[in-house]
Amino acid sequence: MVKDIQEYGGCPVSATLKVFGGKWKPLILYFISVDVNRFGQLQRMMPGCSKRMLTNQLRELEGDGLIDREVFAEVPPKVIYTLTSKGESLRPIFRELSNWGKMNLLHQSDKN
Amino acid sequence: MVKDIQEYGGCPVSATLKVFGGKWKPLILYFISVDVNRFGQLQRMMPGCSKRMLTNQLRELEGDGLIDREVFAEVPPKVIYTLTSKGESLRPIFRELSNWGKMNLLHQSDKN
DNA sequence: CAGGATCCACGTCGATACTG
DNA sequence: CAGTATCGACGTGGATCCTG
Repeated sequence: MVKDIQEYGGCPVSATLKVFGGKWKPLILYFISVDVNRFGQLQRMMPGCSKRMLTNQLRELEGDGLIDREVFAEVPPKVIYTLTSKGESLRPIFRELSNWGKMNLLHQSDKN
Repeated sequence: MVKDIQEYGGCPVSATLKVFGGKWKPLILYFISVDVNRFGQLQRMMPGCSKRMLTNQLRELEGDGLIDREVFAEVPPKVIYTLTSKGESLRPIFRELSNWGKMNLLHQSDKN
């Protein structure tokens, strides 16, 4: 979790990437944004992500204020994850990253 | 280095982040973009990055087509790194990431 | 259901020494 | 100057078992 932007040599790009980068956070944010918002659901969508990993990543996203965690006092337990407005504000960035990836990584079976 | 976008569950966002994310790549790309383009210079700008790391990251960036590596047959050896057009095309993304970071990470000394 | 706790295998990375 | 090679410490993360 990001506490101080100075941690990254004062580079706001690195700091931002730290907040939602990594192997799972983009996917988690995407799924939550389309209302796949329960722990078990998320786990099923990302079989390669262990429970431990998923928990950690969710905690970090929560700590960085990108998602909310709402606990319902029921049996069995129920937890709902939703994007905060800060999380929502990443959407344009995601869109650009996605476009760039499709343009530059998908359509290049000729290279290499 | 990224060879297949499918490696990331088909998520173009993750794939793109893989290409220029991490602790050093954004900084390296930034410095190269402002003509800090020699190995030794880069090293001096990022004292926390070991030679081994710097070499690896430069090779990956080169392999992913974001930078060019030009070798001059001189003594002492001289190598110049420059952004490719593909590397240049990341600029708008960088700008947005930077803005987001400044807005959401820098101006929040109140939060924890 | 949604995790927490523990253990340990694995990969990553820094430090050091060496080279064209 | 711009790297490469090797070694070993360290952290990350999977597997497994346990809990409210």
